[in-house]
Amino acid sequence: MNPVENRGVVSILHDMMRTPIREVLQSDSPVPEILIEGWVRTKRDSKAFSFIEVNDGSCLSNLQVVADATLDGYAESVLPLTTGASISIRGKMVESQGKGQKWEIQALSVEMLGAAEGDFPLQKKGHSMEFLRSIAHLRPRSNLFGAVFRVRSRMAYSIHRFFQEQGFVYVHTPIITASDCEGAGEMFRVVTTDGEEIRLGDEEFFGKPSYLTVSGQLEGETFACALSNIYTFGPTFRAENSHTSRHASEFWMIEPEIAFCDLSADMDLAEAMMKYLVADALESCLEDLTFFDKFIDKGLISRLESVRDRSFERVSYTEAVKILQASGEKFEYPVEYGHNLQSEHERYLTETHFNCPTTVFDYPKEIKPFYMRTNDDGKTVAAMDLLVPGIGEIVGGSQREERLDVLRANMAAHNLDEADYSWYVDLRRYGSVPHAGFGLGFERLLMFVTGVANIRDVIPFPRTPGSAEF
RNA sequence: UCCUCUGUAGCUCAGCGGUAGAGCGGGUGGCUGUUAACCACUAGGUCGUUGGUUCGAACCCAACCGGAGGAGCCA
Repeated sequence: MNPVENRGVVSILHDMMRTPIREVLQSDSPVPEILIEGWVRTKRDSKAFSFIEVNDGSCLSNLQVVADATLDGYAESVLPLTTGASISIRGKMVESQGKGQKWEIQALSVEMLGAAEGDFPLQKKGHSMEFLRSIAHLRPRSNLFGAVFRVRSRMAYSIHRFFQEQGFVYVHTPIITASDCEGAGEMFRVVTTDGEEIRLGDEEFFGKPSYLTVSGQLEGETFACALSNIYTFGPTFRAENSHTSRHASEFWMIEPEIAFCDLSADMDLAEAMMKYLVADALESCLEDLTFFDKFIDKGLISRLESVRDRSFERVSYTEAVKILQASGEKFEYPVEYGHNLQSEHERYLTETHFNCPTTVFDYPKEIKPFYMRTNDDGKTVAAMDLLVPGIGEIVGGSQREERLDVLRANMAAHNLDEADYSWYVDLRRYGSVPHAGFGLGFERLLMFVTGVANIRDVIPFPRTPGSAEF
């Protein structure tokens, strides 16, 4: 037996110490003796025994422990247990006599590891999302947030698996950057301090102004022009003063970059990736998704199934404008060629007209950044946005301008100083190739997969304007 | 940055000019193979802050502070 292949972390832990509740509940036969450790979700006492609901975060379900009043230490270790306390239970797993669960633990010993004081804020009943955000250090102990962060972990793994299976190389693009403008929004400045004094100018740590990255794309392109297919997956930062449920100042982004690739293949990849991730969530996180479907977003699972099974729609920006203008719909903002699609327009396309994820491509040149490839019509660029119902834009990508002269002209048109991008221009001077890529907002993917409506509730410790708690 | 809504017990909320309420959670006791358990008792609040109107303000008005939703920008 190959120890690496056949012994995951879970079974190593199993041998050494506790059994995760996830494994316990999957058992198909009773177990004579087992060690369970976790946190008390609720306890119901009677004269002769107590029922303790234990959760260890390994899955959504709790494990019911029956502790007889005759147990050694019952008065010290069982009676004082309140919601939130941590405990260690040795016992035997037997078929439950009650309804509601297949297995339960008949405790042989119970040890309270840490009591929870009486003001433990999490209860069994409904809390508002706003309150839970204010206790971000404790909210992972709730059903909802436990589920969200298990799905987050799985989706991160699944993203790596997708790209690795496709032969992509994972590249760590820098988090601190000195490119003074990447065209993707307001940036956070990186400075050093001496007490209160901020060091600028000659004292600047890097010798010039530096910032937190807003995108790893440009650096990613340099690696694609060497390793062919690469992806990045890391944190990005935007200092935009946005107050919406879809924006955070710190968020994670996945940015593949593919050499020898055009926009059409780029769109194929984005759609295949979405389907792969949704299919994996449905397969690997079904218990958690079922919980979201029931309590957060009714219809979530059938919507995800249709994303997995049905093909996406694809329309050019020009066609999309025609569809919107012909819709007879009363929009707050008029639909006009040459303007960005508004949220309401995107919603109409994905939620009413097509009722499925939709990729819009070939946008007018004027509303897109300098690095996007100019199409033969001279008016549009090879850009694409993948829009999904309920969220809007989840993926934004393009074929990059690989022609040196056209790129230079575009940079001039955007008032960019070529000297700041000499390394980027070099890619077009030495063995330039057609290439394309896109960015996927990881939190937006999670909102889509979980049905959670606010980006602050799919990232462990959200950073938004005016708020960087914890 | 703009527009809208909101702030009462630890939590979720009711009260909307006349002596601060409920449910949950906490504590105490009881009862039951219980499972958002149940029953009884109990503790817990300068009604976001400041100012104003009024005989009287949680309630009406203003400003400020916090929270949320939407727009723009984007991922």
